Amino acid sequence: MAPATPEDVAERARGLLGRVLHGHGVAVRITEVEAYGGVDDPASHAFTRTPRSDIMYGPPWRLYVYRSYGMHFCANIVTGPTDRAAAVLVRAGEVVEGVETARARRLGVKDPALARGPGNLARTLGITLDDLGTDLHADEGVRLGPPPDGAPPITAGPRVGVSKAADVPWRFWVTGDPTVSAYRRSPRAPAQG
DNA sequence: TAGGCGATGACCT
DNA sequence: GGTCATCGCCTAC
Repeated sequence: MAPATPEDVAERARGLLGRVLHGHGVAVRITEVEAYGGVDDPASHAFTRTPRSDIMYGPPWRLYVYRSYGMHFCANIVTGPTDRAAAVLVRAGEVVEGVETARARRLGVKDPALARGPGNLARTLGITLDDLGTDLHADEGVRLGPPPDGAPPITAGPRVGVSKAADVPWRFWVTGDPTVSAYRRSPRAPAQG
């Protein structure tokens, strides 16, 4: 088996676009993701191996959930290759199932914004730390649908909000999709150079 | 045990 | 488009 490369990681991230993520009565078509390369990506939680990031060193297609800013949950898909501890942050999606439930979870929010932004997406899907480690190929709980027939048009750009490796273009989104979140550079990231 | 910090969201202009 | 609120967790000591 050839050693995994950063290109493998990016390819797996792109492959998630257009797939449907089901969670707790709501399903979204993934429109925006960010790849986190793990062992040699300083922006990744797996860059330093800790009890928290240990799950990314495990088998792929597991859900990695973490809390951000104390109150928001973010949903990641561990993609492997296992020797890289790579994962993909699901940043945005379009609700395709359970719209009523999604609206109830996000009162006062317009449809395209229901799952815009990682925190909002997790909330819309009802994902919490209880879902940490879920096997996405299982029949219950959070699960991932099959790849779409045709690959959607994809645009790449720098990742949002990361303070390290902020210029690596490992954010991928469906070109022109209204549910994609706006780009914002981390206030902690050094000036582009 | 204490401190730093974050892959954010919401609101205001 | 810019600014600020927020707090639990992880890491280091």
